Amino acid sequence: MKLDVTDRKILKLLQQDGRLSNAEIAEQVALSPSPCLRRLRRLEQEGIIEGYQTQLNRQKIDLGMTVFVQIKMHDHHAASVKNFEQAIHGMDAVITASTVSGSADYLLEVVASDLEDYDRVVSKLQELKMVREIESNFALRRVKTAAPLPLKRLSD
Amino acid sequence: MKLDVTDRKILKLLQQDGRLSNAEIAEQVALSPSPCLRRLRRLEQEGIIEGYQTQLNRQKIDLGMTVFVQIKMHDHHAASVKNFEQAIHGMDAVITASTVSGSADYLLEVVASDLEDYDRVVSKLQELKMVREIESNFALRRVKTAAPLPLKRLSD
DNA sequence: GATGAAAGTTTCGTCCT
DNA sequence: AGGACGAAACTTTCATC
Repeated sequence: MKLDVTDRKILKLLQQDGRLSNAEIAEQVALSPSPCLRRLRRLEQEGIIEGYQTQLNRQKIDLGMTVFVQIKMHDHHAASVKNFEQAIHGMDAVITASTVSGSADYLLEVVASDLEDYDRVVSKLQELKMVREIESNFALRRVKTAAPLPLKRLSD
Repeated sequence: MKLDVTDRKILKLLQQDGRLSNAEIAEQVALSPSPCLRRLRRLEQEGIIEGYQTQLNRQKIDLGMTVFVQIKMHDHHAASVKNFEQAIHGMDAVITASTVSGSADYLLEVVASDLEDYDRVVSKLQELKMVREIESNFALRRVKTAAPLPLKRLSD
């Protein structure tokens, strides 16, 4: 599915402010509200827009600690993978998780209030039998946070 | 600043859908629109809500490749740190960056269309004189993506 | 794609409890 | 604090060009 310059402008604006009204978007992309809304709905229906989210300040909701956790598994049998990923989905302190290339199998991003809180998360991970090794890398300072995805400027 | 149960309900709802209208939020937290809007504005003004964002499908905007990049620096002099972080801010393929504990100094999340595109990013990083070592870990599959932050259920 | 009209919502200030 | 009212703005659909 193709995105023209106007679509990309709309997406760029919405990444910066997900609550922009259609009227405001229309004005900024130099369209009248009707066609602008048609584009917006199309972007939503095609799944290009997956959803709208609210960014919270982690410090202020007492989740000031972010830890990147590398997990190595004992094996990669289907059952182990399934059980591990199920466990991950059930742990709400784990906010992102990916399988990765390299020496680790999974990279998780975990939030916690403090070390004690974090320790509880690690303990849960250690209890999982398919987990062989856990390495915790604490985020000391966030240099860049949730920057917008760069939309290519080319090709109409 | 204290968050009561209603505040947390509002934040939970808004994390799930950042475009909820005040009227909809009010209904779901069993408040009338007026006090609900007052709470929302307070959450925004106190900085607990940092902003509203739109989630895009990376595949569909041709950014299907995500790479976690660990960077080791030659030194940690103020000038090196400043220049490096400035460079990071200027690279829009780098969507998140943190300093981390452990053997690496920085952990970056980089998006790209494909390997060729990613290679351009790495080349730019390699050109930075304060960078000593770069390790790329490719995200093979995302198991959990941008899950909402877990708000404690306790303490009114 | 633009425009305009009309009905329904939403926001937000004000006033009341 | 929460709730109610009202004015202005916004959304959305529809018909039309």
